[in-house]
Amino acid sequence: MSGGETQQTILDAVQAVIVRDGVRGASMRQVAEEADVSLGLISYHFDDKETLIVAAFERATARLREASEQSIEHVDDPEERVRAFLRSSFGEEFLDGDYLRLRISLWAVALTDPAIAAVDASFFEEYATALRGLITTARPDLDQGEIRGRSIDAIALTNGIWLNWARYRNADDLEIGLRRCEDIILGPPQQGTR
Amino acid sequence: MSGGETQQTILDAVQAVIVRDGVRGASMRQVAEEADVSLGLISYHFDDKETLIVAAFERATARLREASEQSIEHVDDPEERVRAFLRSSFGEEFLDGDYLRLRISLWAVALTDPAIAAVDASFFEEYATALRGLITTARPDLDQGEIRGRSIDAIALTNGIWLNWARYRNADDLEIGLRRCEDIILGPPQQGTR
DNA sequence: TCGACAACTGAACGATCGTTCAGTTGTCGC
DNA sequence: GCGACAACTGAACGATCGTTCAGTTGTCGA
Repeated sequence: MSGGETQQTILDAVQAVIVRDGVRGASMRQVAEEADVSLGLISYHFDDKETLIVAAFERATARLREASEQSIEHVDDPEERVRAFLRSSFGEEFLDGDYLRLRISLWAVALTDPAIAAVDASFFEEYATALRGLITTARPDLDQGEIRGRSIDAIALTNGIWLNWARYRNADDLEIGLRRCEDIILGPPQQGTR
Repeated sequence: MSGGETQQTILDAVQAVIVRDGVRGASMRQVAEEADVSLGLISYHFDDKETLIVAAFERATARLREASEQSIEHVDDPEERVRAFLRSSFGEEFLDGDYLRLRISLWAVALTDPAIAAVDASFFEEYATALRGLITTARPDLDQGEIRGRSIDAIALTNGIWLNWARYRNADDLEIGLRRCEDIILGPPQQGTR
């Protein structure tokens, strides 16, 4: 097998083990067994465990980034672009494949591991910037402060919906939440109930 | 020292270590050093590591539960009760004290540990039930389906705001998010932008 | 055919893990 | 003063961890 293929096989195994047993249970031996390779081969392809875990989270994040980019490629209507962008994170690939367990693990590890925090933060910044751009086009009447607030709230709600899905997998709650997300972004100014 | 006091000292140490190094770094020896007790004493008071971690998360969750209950004790106005309840999770105790790092670790561990998932789930159910009750009183015109949707969305947004706070600690974003939460719960029906 | 080299193996290493347990300390009632 | 008992200590255990490395396999170009 070529080196590149083997690396992907190993990263697949890392993801599978993290999803099943968490980062705590992701030992080099577990990964080797899951990937059906020898223990030494992992160290041959990756400098150490830290590098391996970071690479796995980076690849998982890249998949999400690509899905977001592709989702708006052939959509012209500005509001539809916002909706497509939001919903791209909730495609079958990311809901069925235990992908969110991986992301929640990432959030937790990022708290103590600077390298993984960087992976998380760079994606967050990129996602937020893209969302602000889409909102600006869809709702040119809003000022930048309002747009920033809406994008932050939408991302927060998105993460919360992810969390609830990982817990309970309730499709109705998911759809209601996504509608709410669209309303936050595209709806009228806040009511100011206070 | 009495047994009860020592147990609390040990649980304090567990929390401190998890906040600093994550659940991965929370070894019995680390906890013992942090609590300034011997290694054996931890096993004397707690059956095993699993029991210890669960007890720490249970106590942390209990603190949040108590704060939520107390927040509405002396508030009469129905809408103000909703606001107080929502904001009780964002008191100084929970924002300053690295408390949220603990909760995010809990979310991750709950994915693979049934006992901790039970701690998380029971609090979630309790919180959601209380919130639905408060919404019902504040907005008796809404039907149960709408109330359920609003409470789920509010909890999701709350968790997302927590996550963002743990990452960036931006007070403006926090306040904007909380206002949005209040709007979701107390505002007019959704616009239905689609 | 054969050297060169990337890909791969698995035993072995020291470190650290959770748990156990014989032994020590301190504090009571009697 | 003295047994009883809860509280506490730390050395020791086997298991598992990440990492290393001498050795094997397979595949090419010369």
